[in-house]
Amino acid sequence: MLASEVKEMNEEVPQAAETTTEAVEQDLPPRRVMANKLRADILNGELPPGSPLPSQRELAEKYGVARNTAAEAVKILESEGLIESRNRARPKVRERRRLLRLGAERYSNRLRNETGLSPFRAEVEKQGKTARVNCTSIERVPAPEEIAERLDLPADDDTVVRRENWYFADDEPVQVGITYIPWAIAEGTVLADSPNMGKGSLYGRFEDRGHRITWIREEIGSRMPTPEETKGLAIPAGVPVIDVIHTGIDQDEKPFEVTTFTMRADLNGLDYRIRIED
Amino acid sequence: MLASEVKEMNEEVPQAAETTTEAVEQDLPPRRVMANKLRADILNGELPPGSPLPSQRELAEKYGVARNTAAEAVKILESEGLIESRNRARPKVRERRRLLRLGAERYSNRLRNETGLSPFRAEVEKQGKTARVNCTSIERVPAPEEIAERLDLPADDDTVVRRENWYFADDEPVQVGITYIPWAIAEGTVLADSPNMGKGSLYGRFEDRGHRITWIREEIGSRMPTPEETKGLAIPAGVPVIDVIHTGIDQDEKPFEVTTFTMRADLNGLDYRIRIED
DNA sequence: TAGTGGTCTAGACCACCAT
DNA sequence: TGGTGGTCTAGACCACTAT
Repeated sequence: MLASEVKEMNEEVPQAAETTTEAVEQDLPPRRVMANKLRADILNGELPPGSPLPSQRELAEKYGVARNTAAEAVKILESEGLIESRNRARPKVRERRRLLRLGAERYSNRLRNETGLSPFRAEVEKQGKTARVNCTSIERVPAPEEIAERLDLPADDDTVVRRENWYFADDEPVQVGITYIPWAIAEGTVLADSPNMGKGSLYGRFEDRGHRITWIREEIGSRMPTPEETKGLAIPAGVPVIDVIHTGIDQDEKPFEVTTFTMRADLNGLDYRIRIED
Repeated sequence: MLASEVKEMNEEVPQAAETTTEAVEQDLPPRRVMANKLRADILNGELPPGSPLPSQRELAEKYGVARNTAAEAVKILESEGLIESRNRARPKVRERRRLLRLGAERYSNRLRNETGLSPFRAEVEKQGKTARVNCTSIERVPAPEEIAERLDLPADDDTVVRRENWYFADDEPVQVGITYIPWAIAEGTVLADSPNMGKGSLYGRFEDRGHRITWIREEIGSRMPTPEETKGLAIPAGVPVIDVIHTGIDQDEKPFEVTTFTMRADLNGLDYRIRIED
């Protein structure tokens, strides 16, 4: 049997999504046809979340292709984030996970002082999960360029404290945050050397130094994870990360802290309520 | 030559990224080793953006593997978003694209009235690009559940106007927005049937009906695109989409409009400046 | 221990891109 | 038109999962 070569996805552009399920299998190569069929089965509930896919050998026979080809079909669905293959076990339809919805209120001064909880902890516990934060390193380093810019550091003194934090929900790693603090602010405080921030957490200490969080800027992007992130956050195939560059700005419009977050997109989301200024 | 089987990425969990470039090629399967080497070459500038990769046949020979295996190595990089293969041409190292940074100011009432520009148009032109928005459909439909919730619609009247808009920058499709407007608000206005919104754009018309945008809620997530989105937005492999559910809320705390955006993550980002309430 | 997914090989045909 | 990427086949070995 010969390989029937095809045009693939080279059509024009716009127009809405079609979810017709059938009639999609025109001239597509076998693995696409197979992927389409499986995808349809998943979306219409034939293969509910958690259920295992047919084995590659079964699929291969059913469609009259080599097992190799069946494996490729499965890989397509994996790259779309629809299924999950742990190690060498039978791939399963991915369960819909509940998201952590991180909002700006988590920086609220009042909330912080009332609950004493860190922003992350407050959010996770609201979801009935157990939060854990691991501070894995505290270093004094020159600020990376994109950090120095946002902190508005003088060119002749770009020393910052770099604090790396790993965030867990129910012992599953969900995000990493790297906080950069100008040396001038951190010097001589727990910010510079202790993982333990004390009452009111990080922002409590900034307040001690005269910086009350008044504005935040959050720059958000998304991309596929690097191999290191894949490993570190145990990110399944087909799941992107959300990048946030967070800048804390005080009552005098001065930035005093930048934190970059990298979060698994299947476990995290953002939720802002913003007042529109006239 | 035999396939040397390996543990792959099954190590433990946390710890920071290592970017050592070398010594990564312990016991990894060939395609991983090849992918690692190519990735390193890309990241260290040996293979600058825009430059073509070696051919699969060259790679296969160089590493003493079947061409098939070389192809798989290349696919790994593609799925990481590092390279781009247009059709059957030689894959190239992906160029860093400049992002559109969409912020909340784009809803500013003052800005809108001064420039007369729609939020998207204002942002794109700020970047020196040409904006185009295509309204591809206007329909009267029952609201999907997640929309009805956010619009706080009564159960017995969930009719909304659904407006689908495609957004282009320099003739490249960059996002799709689907706006839902309660029928009670849209009825008898251009909102219900005309692609042309007139002066002050969409939000101008809402103001005519007594709804002044005062708050917005933006719920943000990210995921891999569906095949339809891949086609419609011409999304390259290895590029996720950013999902935004935007809710417009008026001076009386009433939601009057929900728009879902789906944007290419390599061309779009979000940038919020938010006042922290006490 | 049987069966599964992960991976590799060697050879092949095709449509397309660049020359 | 030659070389490239895209795709498929048929057979193979392995480590691991599930039973």
